[in-house]
Amino acid sequence: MARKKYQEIAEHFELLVLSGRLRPGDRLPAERQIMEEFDAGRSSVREALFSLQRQGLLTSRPGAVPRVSTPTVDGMFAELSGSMRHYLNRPEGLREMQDARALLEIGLARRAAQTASGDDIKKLEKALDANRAARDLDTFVQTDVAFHLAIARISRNPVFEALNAALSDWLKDQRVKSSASGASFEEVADQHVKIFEAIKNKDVEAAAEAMDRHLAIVVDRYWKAVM
Amino acid sequence: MARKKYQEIAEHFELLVLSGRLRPGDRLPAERQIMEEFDAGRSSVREALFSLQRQGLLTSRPGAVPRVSTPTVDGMFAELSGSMRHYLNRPEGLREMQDARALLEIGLARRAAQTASGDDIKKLEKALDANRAARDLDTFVQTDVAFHLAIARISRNPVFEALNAALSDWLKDQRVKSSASGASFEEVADQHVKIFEAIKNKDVEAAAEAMDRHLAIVVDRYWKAVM
DNA sequence: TAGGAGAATTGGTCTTACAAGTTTATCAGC
DNA sequence: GCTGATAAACTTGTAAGACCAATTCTCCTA
Repeated sequence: MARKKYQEIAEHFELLVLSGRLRPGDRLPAERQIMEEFDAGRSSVREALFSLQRQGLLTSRPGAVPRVSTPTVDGMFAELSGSMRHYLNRPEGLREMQDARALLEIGLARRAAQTASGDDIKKLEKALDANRAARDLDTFVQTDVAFHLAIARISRNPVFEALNAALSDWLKDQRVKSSASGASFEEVADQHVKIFEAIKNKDVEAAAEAMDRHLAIVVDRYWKAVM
Repeated sequence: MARKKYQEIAEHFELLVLSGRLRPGDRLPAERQIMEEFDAGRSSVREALFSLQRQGLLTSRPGAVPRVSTPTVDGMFAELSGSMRHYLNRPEGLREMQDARALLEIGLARRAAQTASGDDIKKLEKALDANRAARDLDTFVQTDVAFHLAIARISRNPVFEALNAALSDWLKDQRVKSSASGASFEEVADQHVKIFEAIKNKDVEAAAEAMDRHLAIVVDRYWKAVM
């Protein structure tokens, strides 16, 4: 049996979706019906549906027939969180991901400085103020994440938003540890001010520079904290 | 039954791995042994192993006992390729991903210009020459991918390598269509030369600029080709 | 030491069973 | 006739167990 049965079933419905004959929101046949249609056991049908679910092509809740849905970037990154937790468990993995985050955030800062509208600046300033007003660790970390997310949003690209959110989540531990370790909130918030000012002044190089320095300090502080 | 049986089994082995009592390469017990150990049926054991496999924690081949393995970035991005195909099926999705690729590649070009060693330059030049020597579409696309990958490798970060490779794969169609549509290989190869020269001269801004222009042209040509 | 036969093991599939949730149909009351 | 609650029917989630084929592992033999 070259082609597994569950693959055959999965491909069948995948094609129906790709070709548009099944549209988001449509209801799929019940498992028993699919069983008959393909002369398959329930395990095969369920494995096929499971595979489609992992691809974000359908959502299923207990008791109800599955419905077709469109994959989102958020959903895709959510798929990774399981593997990512183990990947970041190794020091090299964590270092590599911190490095990747830096490239992303510096690039986003650069873009923000290039393209930010007046409204964007206003929103960013609000996020900045919230961060500066933070007095406890929880609030500080949360507003810190929000500030960086606001910068990502300026790109108007959902991929960057989702990536930024996902990386914030994966590296949350780093944020907490490096914030908790000694440094005053003001110091970090001051770096945020520098980033904000550069974006506001549309000074692309200064924005990239400020973000670079900011992340380098945060990462450095994290490694000092855990050692 | 609050905690599902397969979750219990999965968590048990996940903890063994996280705590280091099971190390990469170690052999897991046979499925039947696990069944006895947890007083579970085979479906539960298989579902648990399946879940661990998705997290990249173990690899299993037919006939052999599963072995512990560490998740790799390549593996993680491979997980996404299914969802990604559907995501890119929508024009906005494709545009967003092209944009994301641009930010990555421009950032990598910048880094390459900052940090490239003599050896890196030599390897990059080799990739460039191979690309310039390409005479047919297949070879051209393949050497084009290799050139961009060589730039990514200069970062010395497996995450960027894997990301670059994954994006090349996901956007392969774009490369083929935009290469096939009218433009001479020389024109594109000339843009590669500009990028290479900038990296070689450690001119960071020129490298970013050249990569930006290069990608903009390629993307532009793709959209003209498909419309 | 090399090769091959047989045992061990997993992968894939099917069947059956029950629990838990959702949808649909029915019916009483207004 | 319409509305709302209740029950029946349906559907998925979880689980156990059985079978065969394909692959790997082990050990014995030459």
